[in-house]
Formats: sequence, C-alpha cells, structure tokens
Amino acid sequence: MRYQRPKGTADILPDEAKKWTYVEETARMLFNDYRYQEIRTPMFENFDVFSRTSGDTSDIVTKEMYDFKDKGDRHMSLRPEGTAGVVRAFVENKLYGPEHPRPIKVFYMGSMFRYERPQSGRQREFHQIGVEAFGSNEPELDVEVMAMGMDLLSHFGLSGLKLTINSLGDQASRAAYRQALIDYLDPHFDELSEDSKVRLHKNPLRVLDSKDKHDQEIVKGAPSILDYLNEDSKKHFDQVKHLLDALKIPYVIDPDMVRGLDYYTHTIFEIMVDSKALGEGYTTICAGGRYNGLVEQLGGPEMPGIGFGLGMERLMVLMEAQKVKFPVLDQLDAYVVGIGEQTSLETLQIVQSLRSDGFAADRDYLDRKPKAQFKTANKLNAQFTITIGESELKAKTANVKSMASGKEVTVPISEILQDFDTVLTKYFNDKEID
RNA sequence: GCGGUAGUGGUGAAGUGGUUAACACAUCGGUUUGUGGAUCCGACACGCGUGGGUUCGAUUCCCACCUACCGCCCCA
Repeated sequence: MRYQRPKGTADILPDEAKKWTYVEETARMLFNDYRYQEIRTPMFENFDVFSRTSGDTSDIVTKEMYDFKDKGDRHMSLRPEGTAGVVRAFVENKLYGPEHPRPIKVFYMGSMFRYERPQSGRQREFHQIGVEAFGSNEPELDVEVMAMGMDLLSHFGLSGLKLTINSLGDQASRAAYRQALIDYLDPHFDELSEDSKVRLHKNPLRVLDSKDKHDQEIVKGAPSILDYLNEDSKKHFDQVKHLLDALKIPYVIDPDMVRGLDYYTHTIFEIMVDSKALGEGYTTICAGGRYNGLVEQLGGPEMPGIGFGLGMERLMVLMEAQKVKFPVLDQLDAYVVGIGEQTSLETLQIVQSLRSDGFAADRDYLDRKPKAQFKTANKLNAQFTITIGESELKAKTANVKSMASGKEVTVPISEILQDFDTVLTKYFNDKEID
C-alpha cells in the first residue's frame, strides 16, 4: 500500500455515497419547503475571515485552523465552519441590499476542515449541512430555524431527538453575566481544574462546560445566565419559548449550554440524541444559534443572523445505528446476456436502446460464460435478463426472462429495440418496471 | 499537541525466531460446449503497515515513522 489518504480524511465509496446522496436530496427538498436557497462559497478564505469572527485567542484559531501561505504569500485557511464564509459572501455581494426580500435565507452543504486528532465521526475533512437566515431579529425566525432542524432530522427517520435551548442574551447581558461568573468562580480558583483555570480568564463561560467532576460541583452553584438577561433579551427568549410551545415542539432549557465561538448572541440551541454510537448519554447532532453582531464584524451593516450546522459524518453514524432504511434508487432493470462473440454487437445495441428508453441496463464486458453472466445479473438484482445466442441471432429474437418468476419468453429483437416497455406489458403484464 | 490499544490476502481472522503463512466468506474457474440464488472440486498473500536494527535466519524481538480506534484538549 504505497499511497494512503491524508490523515483524517475518508473515501466515500459508492455504497456509502448513495446514502449521502439520499440525505442531501432530502435536505434540499426540505430546505425548498422552507424557502432556503443554496449558496456555494469557497472552501478556503483569508485567514482573517475566520480568526476575526471566532476570537483570536480561541483554540480554534490557534491550533485547529487548517491554514497555509499560498504562493503569493497570502495567509489562507480552509474553512473550519460554514457561517463565516457565508457571512463574508453576504456582505461582499451586498445581499443586504433593498432588492433582496428579507429575511435572506440560504443553505449550504460541503467539506469543512479542522486540524486535529481524528476520532470516529471527527475527521480533519468533514462535511456539514447548514443554514443561515439574515435580516430579522424576530423570535419567529429563531423558531423557524429550530423547527426546520428538527423537521430535517425527523425526515431522516431519526427518533429520540431532544431540542435543548439557552440564551446568551445581547452583548450587554453577556458582559454582565461574564463578570458575575468570574466573581463567583474566582474564590474557587484554586479548586478548579487546570484547564478551567485557563478558561476562567480566556472564556469563563466555557468553565460551565467542563467535564471535570469537581468543576461540575462548583458550577452547580454558579449564577445562571438567564438571571442576567436584560429586558429585551429576556423578552426575546420568552417569546421563543412561547412559540415553541405553540408549535408543540418539545424542548428543554439548559442554562449551562455555551458556545466556543464568540459571535453568538441570544438564542443558541442544540439538537441532541441519546445514542451509544456517538458516545455516552446525549450528544449533539445539530447546533446553531443567533449571531447578531457577525455581519457588522465582517464589514457589513448592522444585520442580525441565525443559523445551524449539522455534521454529515455524525448523522450517517446515527442513521446507521438507528437502522434507518435508505431507499434503493439504483435498480437494474435489465441485464443483457450474450453467448458467443458474434452476439456482442447486438447486445450492445440492445443495452443502448434500453438506456435511451430510460431503463437501467447493463451487460457483460469480460466475455464470460452464460452461467457467470446470469450469476452477475442475479447478484446485481436485475429485474430481467435478455439473452442472445447464435440461434437467436439467426432468428433475430432474444429471450427475455423475469429473474423473479423465472418466466422466459422469446421475443423478436425488433420489438425490444422498438419499445421495451411494450414488451414487458405484452409478455409479463408488468407495469411496475421503471 | 498528550496518553492508551492496534495494523497479517478483497473481507473477517489464526499463527510461529527457521523448509509450502491455517480456516472462513467473497471472487474466478470447473462439475452442467447456452441460463441465476444449491452441492461438490479447484485456483487465489513473490507476502504478514513503512523504514531501519538485532540474528546464521524475522511476519514473529527492538527502534523510529505512518495510519486507524479510544480517552484528554477542543469541538464552529
């Protein structure tokens, strides 16, 4: 094995790719129902696009960014997430202009990159499906995005989903809470884990997220961000809850839920699922939130936004674990068996003719014996075989056989070339094909 | 970046410091000069992740590296 794929990447082979296609198609249809349109942005951007928006000191920027200098000495980065690039495109192309009806709603799907140690469901190149909606600060939009996320996962046949929400409030609320949290944690400083000691000054909210048992004890007594929301923030969050209730979408509030990125404000949410396939207890499959300062941060006008992202790899693991049935979309209608070299031309003609009539058809290309060809047809789950040998060639006929019933009839080749559909209804009374 | 486990054919796997590296599945061929899902027979690793080293001799021992998996960090 001379060459290996780069660390943390994966080849998605045909059997797997079929499933991906199904998931992507399903998502596209659903997004269309919600009137979200596709947007495609570059897989790499100027390093600053991500470093600015994520917070310069965050681990994401300092060690997880897949960055490089190009030949023009430009500092570039492969995108670690979808939102920043979409916002950059939104600003650069002035989608905030008056000719675009608001909110502007887009979705994307594609590769993301982060430089870190791979584990199952966590690769260096991974794939996300995400949505973003700009231009409205109304809680109705928050709820639409959350509802769409739940709807999407339900469409994939997943069960046991749990919507978890929290509010980080606006800038002012968040700043006030940040201070309150530091005031609370500081007296316990020496008791905190080493990691949390560092977090306390860099990003105190993340202490709430600590996995350390003792940290969690301390955090239990910490003030809740929900008590620090100012009037507007509180109103916004209350309305979100009210609307979720009205739509009968169950949710739980987790005041300890935080975000690694700096740009989130107000509503944040995660859709979680309790599956051993992704680890112990509830793990997150889809995460999102509101980011009201981000557009401005990237040079645009003051314009609120909200979105979510979901990881394809994790989704596939989950669907596999929950034994979701993927529809079979690649049925082989007919396999043309040729016996003897003389028949090769005719089999090729028949195969092409069937294809131009919209049938999925294939034949043998290895000059194999009839038995082997039938075996292949059987393995490929072909609905019909069409056999031509020397004698059929002379008589200008072919034997059409239903693999399921074993019924075989002799048909003039001209009829098959004319219209295979008619042949099937005439001889097999089968209207289901194709 | 840190810690742990592992790496044998297309797949799952057994195995040993020394002539031909089990077994099973899959594949291909034959049994049936032209018809599938069964049986039986046969074929199928110039080689045991890569590169060094120890040794008369290494897939088996040692070292480094690569990769995967698990945990930590982090997780947009």
